[in-house]
Amino acid sequence: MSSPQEKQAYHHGDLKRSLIDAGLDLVREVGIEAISLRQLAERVGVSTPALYHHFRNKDALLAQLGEAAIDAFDEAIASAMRHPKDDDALSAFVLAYVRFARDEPALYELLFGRRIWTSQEAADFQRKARHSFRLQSERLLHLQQLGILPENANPLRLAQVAWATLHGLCCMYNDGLAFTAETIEEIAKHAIQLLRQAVLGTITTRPL
Amino acid sequence: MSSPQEKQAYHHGDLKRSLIDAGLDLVREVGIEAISLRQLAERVGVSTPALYHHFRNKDALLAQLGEAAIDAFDEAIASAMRHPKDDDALSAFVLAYVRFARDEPALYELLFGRRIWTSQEAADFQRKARHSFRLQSERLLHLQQLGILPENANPLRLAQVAWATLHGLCCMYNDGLAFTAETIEEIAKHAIQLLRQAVLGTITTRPL
DNA sequence: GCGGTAAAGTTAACGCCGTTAAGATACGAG
DNA sequence: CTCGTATCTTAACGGCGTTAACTTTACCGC
Repeated sequence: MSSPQEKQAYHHGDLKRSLIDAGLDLVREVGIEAISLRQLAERVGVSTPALYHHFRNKDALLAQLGEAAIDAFDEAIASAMRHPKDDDALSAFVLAYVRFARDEPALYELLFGRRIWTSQEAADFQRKARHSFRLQSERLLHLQQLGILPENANPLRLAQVAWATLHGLCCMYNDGLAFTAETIEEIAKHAIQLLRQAVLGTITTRPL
Repeated sequence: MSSPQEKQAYHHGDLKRSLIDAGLDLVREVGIEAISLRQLAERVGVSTPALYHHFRNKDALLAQLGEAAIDAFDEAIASAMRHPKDDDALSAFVLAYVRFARDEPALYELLFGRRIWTSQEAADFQRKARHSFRLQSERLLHLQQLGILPENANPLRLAQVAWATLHGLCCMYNDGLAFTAETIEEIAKHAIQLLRQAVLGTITTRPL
């Protein structure tokens, strides 16, 4: 009576998976601020309280969406660094980062916004995110072979400043505070150049 | 019968002023996400719809709070640069910026967050904010006497990158993404140093 | 002084929201 | 076949922003 393609009354097969998929779509459409469990339930074709059999509350659902967003982010970065256009790994990373933020503003805000980082339901997300960030930075440091860094250039501090610059750029653009879709890439490149000059400037004997 | 100190039934004297004052307090307490017109009305001792005689809607109220927040921000920066501790104007500015963001996270988020910069009710706020930012940056450029900048260092781009770095740092800290209250100042100083080295690194003939 | 008018306040209500309680239904192990 | 459990339902609560309709107050020209 209940073939998998039927209207599957009552039981939904894999509601949790459907909710996460539809939730990602919905977040992309209306943003993380405006998403509502009622809209999501209606879109999936289920009553609102049904969600509570799969997520403790709204924050727990957002945390799961966040984990999916990490995967999308990692894939965007990895894909860009797999075929770097100008064999410059750092530039490839920065451009991929900025483009992800610009092209997926809702996912970016979900990933890096206050809600998920102050949520008590997002412990798993936070672990996964920190793990991803660590891998990214280690790969960057390795690719850059920053062993040639001058002794007074703390590589941790360098990475923190660089990341803050990228994040600030993306936030300011996504939040409508400054910049345009075109200039943001240019500014990001400028920031890279500045950091490079800063690092080089501390080297006493300068390689040509 | 209605001395100004009486219970002044019905008419409130200067409700708009009271709402803005109480609104700033409330934003500081619960954050810009959680503030509600009903709480605010109750705190001031008035019915909720009364607010609509003074503000078109919630966004318009937030915009007015934002204008007050600009004043607080400007004053914090100006005060720090009036008596710079180590006669280093740039460091004084950066420290004042970071400390304002850290000590008044709600006002900072109101000032620089997406809500007010994508609001249609905040045209006046946005004008005022842009004016303030322009003054700040002009004063900084003047104090720094960046006329000695090398020709390839675009001062606009330099300011944009520096601001993005500051904003990224503050966002990441305030949103719980990274850093601690103590390290954020240290990282900010590190960022200044990096920018200085970058600028100096582009000068062919280096002053001792 | 006085009456009309507009501003400033009220209560009641609508349609959202997240969340919970209580009941109905379907599946799976014995 | 039956019973338990996981899943989904409807109904409801309190809170939100906002609007409508009404009442009270203040002010201003006569």
